[in-house]
Amino acid sequence: MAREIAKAYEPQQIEPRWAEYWVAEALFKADTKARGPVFSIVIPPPNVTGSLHIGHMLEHTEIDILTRWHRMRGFNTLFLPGTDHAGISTQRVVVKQLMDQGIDYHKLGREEFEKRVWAWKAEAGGQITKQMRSIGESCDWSRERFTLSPEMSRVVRKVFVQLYSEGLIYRETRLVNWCPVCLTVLSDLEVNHEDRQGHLWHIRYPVAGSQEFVTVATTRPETMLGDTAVAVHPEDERYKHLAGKKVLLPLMNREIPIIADAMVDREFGTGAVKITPAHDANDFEVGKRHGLAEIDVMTDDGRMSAAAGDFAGLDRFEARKRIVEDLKTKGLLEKVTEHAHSIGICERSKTIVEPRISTQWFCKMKGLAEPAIKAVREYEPRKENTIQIVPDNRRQEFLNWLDNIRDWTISRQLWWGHRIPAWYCGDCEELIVAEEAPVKCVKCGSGKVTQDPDVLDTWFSSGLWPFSTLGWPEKTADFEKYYPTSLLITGYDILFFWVARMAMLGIHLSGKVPFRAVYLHSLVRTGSGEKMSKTKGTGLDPVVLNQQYGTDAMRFCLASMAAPGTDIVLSDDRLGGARNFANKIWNAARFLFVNLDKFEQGGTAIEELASPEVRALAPYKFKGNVPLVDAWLFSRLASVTEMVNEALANYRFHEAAQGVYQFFWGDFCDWYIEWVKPELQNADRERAIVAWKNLFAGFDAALRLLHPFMPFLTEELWHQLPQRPGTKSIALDKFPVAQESWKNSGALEEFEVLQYLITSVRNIRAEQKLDPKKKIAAELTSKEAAVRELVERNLDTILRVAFLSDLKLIPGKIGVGGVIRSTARFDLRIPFAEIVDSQAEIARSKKEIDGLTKDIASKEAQLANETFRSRAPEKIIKGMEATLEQRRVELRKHMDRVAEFEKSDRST
RNA sequence: AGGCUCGUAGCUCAGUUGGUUAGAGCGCUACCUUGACACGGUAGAGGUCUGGGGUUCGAGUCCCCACGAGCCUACCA
Repeated sequence: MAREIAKAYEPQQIEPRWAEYWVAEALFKADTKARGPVFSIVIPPPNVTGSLHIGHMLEHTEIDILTRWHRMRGFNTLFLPGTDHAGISTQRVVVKQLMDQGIDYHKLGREEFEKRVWAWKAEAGGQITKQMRSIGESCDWSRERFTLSPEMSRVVRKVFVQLYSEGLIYRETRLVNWCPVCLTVLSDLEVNHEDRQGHLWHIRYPVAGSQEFVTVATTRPETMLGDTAVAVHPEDERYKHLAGKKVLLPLMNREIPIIADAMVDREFGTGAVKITPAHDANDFEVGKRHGLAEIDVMTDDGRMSAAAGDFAGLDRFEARKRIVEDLKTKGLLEKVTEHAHSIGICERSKTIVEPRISTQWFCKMKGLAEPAIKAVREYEPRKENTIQIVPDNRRQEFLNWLDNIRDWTISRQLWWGHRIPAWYCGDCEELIVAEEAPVKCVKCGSGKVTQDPDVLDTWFSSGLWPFSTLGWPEKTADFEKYYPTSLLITGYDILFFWVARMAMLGIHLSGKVPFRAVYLHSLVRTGSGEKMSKTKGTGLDPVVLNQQYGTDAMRFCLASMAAPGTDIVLSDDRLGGARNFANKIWNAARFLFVNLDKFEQGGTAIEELASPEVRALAPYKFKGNVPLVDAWLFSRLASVTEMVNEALANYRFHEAAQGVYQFFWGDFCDWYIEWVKPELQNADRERAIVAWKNLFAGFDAALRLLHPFMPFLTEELWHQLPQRPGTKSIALDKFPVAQESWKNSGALEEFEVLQYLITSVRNIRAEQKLDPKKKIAAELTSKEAAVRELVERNLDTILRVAFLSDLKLIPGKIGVGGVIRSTARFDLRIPFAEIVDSQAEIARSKKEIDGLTKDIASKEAQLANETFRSRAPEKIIKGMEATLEQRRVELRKHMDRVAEFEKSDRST
């Protein structure tokens, strides 16, 4: 059969077919009863209404590479996909959509709003999973989960009730982070701190019954309306006489006490601090200590409240301006200075967060954190119930954070999310926390029970993800088989948000760590070093790039740059390089197919190649011996496979990718294919058949090696090669095994000599500007068997360059009158004295002599050093001595040549 | 304020416990359209590893300082 195959790889033509095939055939459905060690991984659920961004692309590529790699090595593999309801961000999206239609979501009411969100989820929710399918992620789609599904809700309610009954969840009134735009409380993690240039306003507070003023310094003058004291340090001589007196709060004309508290920093500002317990965390504490009133002067949307007197109704920033002006006119503004300070920003709305007094639900963290700290701190390979965190510096970050953890605000004033399973009795105010809605109050029997309007922080349900998705708390087959999961791959930006919480909740609830290892991948940044972001317009759209370069190229590119602990800056150049690599593989396959056809036409059956049993015996022998080049290739294959296994086991994706790249392009294409070309034409038919069988076997193995990185291309080509009947996918085929018997250091060394010899000839040709089409004669002295074979076979077409003709092996020393390359293992002479640029040759040799002299001198000095000899390991000394000897031989040859050249130059 | 990371070829980056002439991709130069591939081939140029000091027989690799870039955590008004 003649194979038709496009000249260039066109991923767009090929990818959709396989993406569909993988899903339709359910090839990646996990089977709890299947044999083999377990590899299970759950996806960090992306926002259900989101779409694939470049960060996902990296994350999913890494997950998929490791998943496919494990699967091919015979693991019982589960890759569980799913999505997150993403409370705040999803609600914000829908609220905005409604706003664009002129609809105020408040007016819609809770029930109708929730319907709208579900409708939006139905509409947009398929987007990201569809994209995941199209990029070929090898998930088990039959196990897809959603954090807000009824099943997940049941788990969430159960967990909430349990933690509440254990006293770990409680409700309290305290100062929290409030976003006036999202209209909800935020956890500390959802507040980002930014350094901004602000002002320090020095305001005079008149002391009651005196002409004196106390000047306070503040960055937030608008909060003064809620001041309930002024604090000074108890030992501050400047203010000692004022303690116990009162000041008249300007603009409000309210008398407030001057109190003494050690929290005041005498050095800062004026040494006197206004105390606003309702709007500042420190002041809140001081207020508690001194029994001060808490006056909330703002509303939930960031306006001044009725308690703000004349300023009521003003926006908080407008109020600030007006207050400053008023103070100025009243002569109470002493001065304004520049002041840099850190400001809390809502991670979603980017507005300034208000510290605000509010009653919320919290989760106690100290007790939960301890076992998680233990699990991470005590990590050792294979030690039960410990967690490995990679890279190592993140591990320390993780521990530091958990050591200083504070309680988690888990309630949110949103409508989209898991509603808190708490009910209040309208009559006796009893609080009822239960998995199912109570019909009546458990205390007074009143039927007037209403549910808490708040929902839970999104991260609460995602904190249960690794086990809730596997059927916990039931002891399902999935849970028993796949929990704890083997690995979690996610970004370090959600180390605390998500990883830490899963670790804590997982250990507490399931009794086991939720994952044995966490690999924190890099962030993909823009050229200027920023985190890529769609809102800033700095993001690259992976869907567009996949279309442009091919998904395999994209995957390969990301993998080859994904060095642990370093961020990735993606570029078109780099992507282009990966695309070229895909094309290279494609064209190597074309070469293979052409020859496959030729051999079929020649009457050779190719079916026997389809059997993996035969394949495992590769490389094939010719007259009882593996031909040198085949021995070399399979030796390289064994070490590359080993290297890839080692690299992937340690999350060193870049090493693995670069390793297969070098192997495929550098070894397989540049050397092996070129070498094999004349062999395929070998007059000895048997030799030719062995050559192409090994070519096939080598390519087939390379394809399987490449598959985890480039699934589409390899699947396509694999199907075009003879395969065992009934096998459905390369993804279910075997990953190459680094056969010890393939390793052949002798073949490696011999082949290296040949490579160097050939490179030398090409180099002479290039430097002497010899006509590439013209055959030239050459003489060679060498004791190497491979070199002799090369000469005997006279493979003058190797590497497309007709470089040798009448290559003669001569005994003894090679004369001058030509161009010579010398190494310790061979001398090569191309006797074309008349066209040789002897000056160039002399210059070249002199350069070599310089390098060699320096090197030899430094090695001699080293070796002469007694301390070195006594302290350096034997291996290093021996190696250095051997190299030194070689260098000396090379140096002598170069010096001889220069001398001879100069002599013959003078004589002509 | 504390902690962390980074500074290696023109560009983007690798470089695993310190060990023999520091690597890759892209770019660059010269030559080559040869029946897998110009998204290609061949040959080549190009870094002394930000600067300074130290430890060591030996440092890009460990320590200290400086300069530069970035990240995370943090209640100083």
